[in-house]
Amino acid sequence: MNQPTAGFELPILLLAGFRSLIDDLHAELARQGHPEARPVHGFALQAVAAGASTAAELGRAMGVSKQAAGKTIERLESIGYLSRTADDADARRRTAVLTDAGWDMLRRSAEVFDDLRSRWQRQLGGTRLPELERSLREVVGPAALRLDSAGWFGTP
Amino acid sequence: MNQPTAGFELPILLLAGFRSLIDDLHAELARQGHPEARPVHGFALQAVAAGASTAAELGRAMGVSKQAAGKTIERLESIGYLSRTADDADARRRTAVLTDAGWDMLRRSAEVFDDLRSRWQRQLGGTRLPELERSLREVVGPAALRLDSAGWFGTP
DNA sequence: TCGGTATGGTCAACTTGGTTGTCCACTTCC
DNA sequence: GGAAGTGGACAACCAAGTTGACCATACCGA
Repeated sequence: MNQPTAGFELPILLLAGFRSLIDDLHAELARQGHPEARPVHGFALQAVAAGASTAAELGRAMGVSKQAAGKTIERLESIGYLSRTADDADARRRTAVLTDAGWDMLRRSAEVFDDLRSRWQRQLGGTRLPELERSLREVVGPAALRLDSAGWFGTP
Repeated sequence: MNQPTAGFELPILLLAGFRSLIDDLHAELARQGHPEARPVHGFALQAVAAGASTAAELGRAMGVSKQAAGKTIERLESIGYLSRTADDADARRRTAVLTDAGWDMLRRSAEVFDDLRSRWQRQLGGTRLPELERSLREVVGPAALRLDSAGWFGTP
């Protein structure tokens, strides 16, 4: 019981926590009319909403190639979360904007995440959750809020 | 500053923490002679070492289909981390065992994770890291130590 | 003991998300 | 006005996942 915690537990706990949130989110989103939503879509949509409205910009924001970002945008367009229009000022650009369904998905995601956080808060009690968040913020640094961690599990 | 922490920060922080550990691990593994290692390989290898020595067993352990597990085993075999032999008692089975390189990779991974945990410990000070671990253990439940969270980012 | 069922492994076809490399159209800047 | 940079797209490929089908073997019960 008092043996030192093994280092390999830490990544497993972090992943398990992340995954539990994401799984619960998508189960709830499916229930609320977004069965097509995938984790990577939420991240990308968030980035587009935050201003990364072209494939090249989205690629930079998510740390992937512009081609990969272009594919993701295509996919989000085909699901109906994004639509693209020509740019008057720059004929090369095709500007992506969120559709109503896109905004709805993002708004519901935020609500569900708030609910899930409340559940953790209730479960842990006191100030343990804010302390957990503060510790994580401290070790991951200010780069944490970047969204460039979406789909990188297999490749370099 | 005192506004309530938004729920969507929590998954981002957890993912950022996980990713920072995994990125650092693989940078160090590459330096120590394992440039081919991928995150998913470590998980699979760990599962094989823990007794999931056939494709079907590995599939169950990692929560993927036996076909996917079979492909992973093939991949690990081609890199040189696993080798497969016939099973005397059951002619259907092809039992996978870790090669020396496989054990080396696993051992080094454990060491690097220990180092990384020490770095976090130093950075946070006091009992904040054990508290973080305890909180996570509490919210994710006993299922946490299962390895079935490897490569599920895009698909249902 | 034998026949039905369960299990392990593999093949094939497909999907998703990623990669490079190439190319063209358009902007920007000197 | 031309060189350099940027946005987008196409092609070919890779890794890991999925289902479905199939075969060989093992297990078990009437």
